[in-house]
Amino acid sequence: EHDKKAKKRKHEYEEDEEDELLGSVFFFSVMGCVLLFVVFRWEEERYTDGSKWRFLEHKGPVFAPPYEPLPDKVKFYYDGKPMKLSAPAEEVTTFFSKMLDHEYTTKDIFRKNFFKDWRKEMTSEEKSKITDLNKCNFSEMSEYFKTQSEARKQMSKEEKQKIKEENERLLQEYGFCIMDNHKERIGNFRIEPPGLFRGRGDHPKMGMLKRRIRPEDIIINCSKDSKQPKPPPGTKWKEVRHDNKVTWLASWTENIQGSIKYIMLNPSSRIKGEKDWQKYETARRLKKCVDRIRTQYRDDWKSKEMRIRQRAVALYFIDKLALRAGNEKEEGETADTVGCCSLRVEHIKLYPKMDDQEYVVEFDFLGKDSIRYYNKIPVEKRVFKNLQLFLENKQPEDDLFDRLNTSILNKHLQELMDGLTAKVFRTYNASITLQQQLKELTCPDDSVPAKILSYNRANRAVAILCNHQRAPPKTFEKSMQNLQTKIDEKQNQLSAARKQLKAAKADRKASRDEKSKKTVEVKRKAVQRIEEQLMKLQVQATDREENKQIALGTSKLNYLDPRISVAWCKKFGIPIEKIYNKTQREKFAWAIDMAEKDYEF
DNA sequence: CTGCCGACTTGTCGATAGGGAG
DNA sequence: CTCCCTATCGACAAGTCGGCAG
Repeated sequence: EHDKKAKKRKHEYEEDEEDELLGSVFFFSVMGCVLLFVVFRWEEERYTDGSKWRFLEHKGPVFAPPYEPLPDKVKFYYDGKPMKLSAPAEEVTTFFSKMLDHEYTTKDIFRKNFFKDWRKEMTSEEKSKITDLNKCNFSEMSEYFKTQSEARKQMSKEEKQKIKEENERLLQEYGFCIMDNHKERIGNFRIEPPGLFRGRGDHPKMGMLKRRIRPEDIIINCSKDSKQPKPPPGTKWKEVRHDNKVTWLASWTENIQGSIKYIMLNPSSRIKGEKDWQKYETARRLKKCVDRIRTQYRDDWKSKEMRIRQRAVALYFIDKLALRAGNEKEEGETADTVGCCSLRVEHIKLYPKMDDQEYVVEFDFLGKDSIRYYNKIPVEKRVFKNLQLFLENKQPEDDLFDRLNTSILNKHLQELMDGLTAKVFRTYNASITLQQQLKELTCPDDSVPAKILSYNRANRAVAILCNHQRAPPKTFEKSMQNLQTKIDEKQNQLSAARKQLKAAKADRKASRDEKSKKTVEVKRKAVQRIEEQLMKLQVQATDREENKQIALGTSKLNYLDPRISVAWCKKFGIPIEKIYNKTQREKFAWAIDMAEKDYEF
């Protein structure tokens, strides 16, 4: 009954945006029996007026511990002479000295930004004395921190246990909130401590001081009828508001980019889970009309209007290559990275012929997080001709799509399908690829580890599509070697076990007694077990090798409809724990509950 | 239309907990 | 039980996208 109910509700969710309201527990009386229905959270009411909750209560954020001045024996030297710094100036030097081992502290921009911000924290006296970063010697401080972290590692079990308990206490007190009728885990209830901003890639602001956040910087969001969080003694919140049109519990403005940071709920929460579900439903709606959209953009390649041609070619890239939309960015504020709409002439090369292929486009640019996207793909002639046209009379630093931006593109997409935006294509193509690859790669007769290898390969296909690369782990070669050693050992074990089996068989032939018969059985089992272990190790080695430069996590967490994986597990009898770890199972609880083995994305 | 803001998702990476081998 | 190693998790950065004012 419950399944039926769940399916019905699923149906309603997918087909009908106007949903009736339900409570969390139902009582039905059938033939004198009282039946109780527990309704899962993701099947509960959703608000239709844009509000996200009715009741919200929490304890506010946890602040970074205050600065502890260095012991007097640890000295900072300027121009070879020891110098005692004021606490604010000293704190900033500790950030720098902790980073001394990193290459980026040698970079000009980093040093320049750091020095500029450091000087702002100095007293006027310090300011007039300290004028050259190169004359600063932080090595004693650096040594001190290294010793400290060594000491932390050497702490006794009891001390470590104490710290753990304290963390647990903090988690219990501040890590949860009540939203509507549920206790929910908060994602990041700790305020980021001050430090030096690093940024990714070639960031113009690297080295700047990320300042300490105080209660006076924090806006609290909770419901009027809740017990409001108390600021630390002697302080005040910047503001307490009661805005139930948003999901965050607290926010503050960060000083590097001037952007707002939020405290929000954990992915396991109702509010995040529902949104996630919705995202995949939008992608599934795209599945239904993607053919039509593809026909249309191919048609648009022939348009009389330049802007339409550009739009159509960009959309083709977004669809075929799973590129990101590519918003414009303020120059000099962030690293120079691009997405589809912000591609520049210098980022592509056209080859009318390359090897045995025609109309090849070579992409080479830095995308999100300054991860390089490099790809050579043959495109259709019409796309190629259009690209040549777009490139005419342009400089390398000019925009490839000068008549297009993400806002124009998304407005167009919105007209093609309700809720359609550029990023939906990434979700759609990722999920459909997983489903199709799983179909292709899974052999029903394979062992469980072999099936999991197939799953990872399907996952890998998606990660490659989305360009989720990673730097090979520093210990990669070594751990590969270790694994190989293990495999070799297993192989030796196996041949030894086989020899023993053979001997046992011979013995049985000779003596024909019960005992020798038993020995044969035991030895046979041993061989079998070792064979299995060997196979497992070999599969593991293959998997790891293929995964060297590819990160599976991001696509698994953000792009793959979890119901595909759940259905696959059910279909092939794979325990879900083999695919999703604990955190992931919590995040995807909605999918685990609702997907059957015949689920189709 | 443009720039900016606000909210929310997506992304990488390093620290570390805890599981398994010896 | 200890040590080693890796999977996991949190930190925090960097995207997307919609809305609004001028």
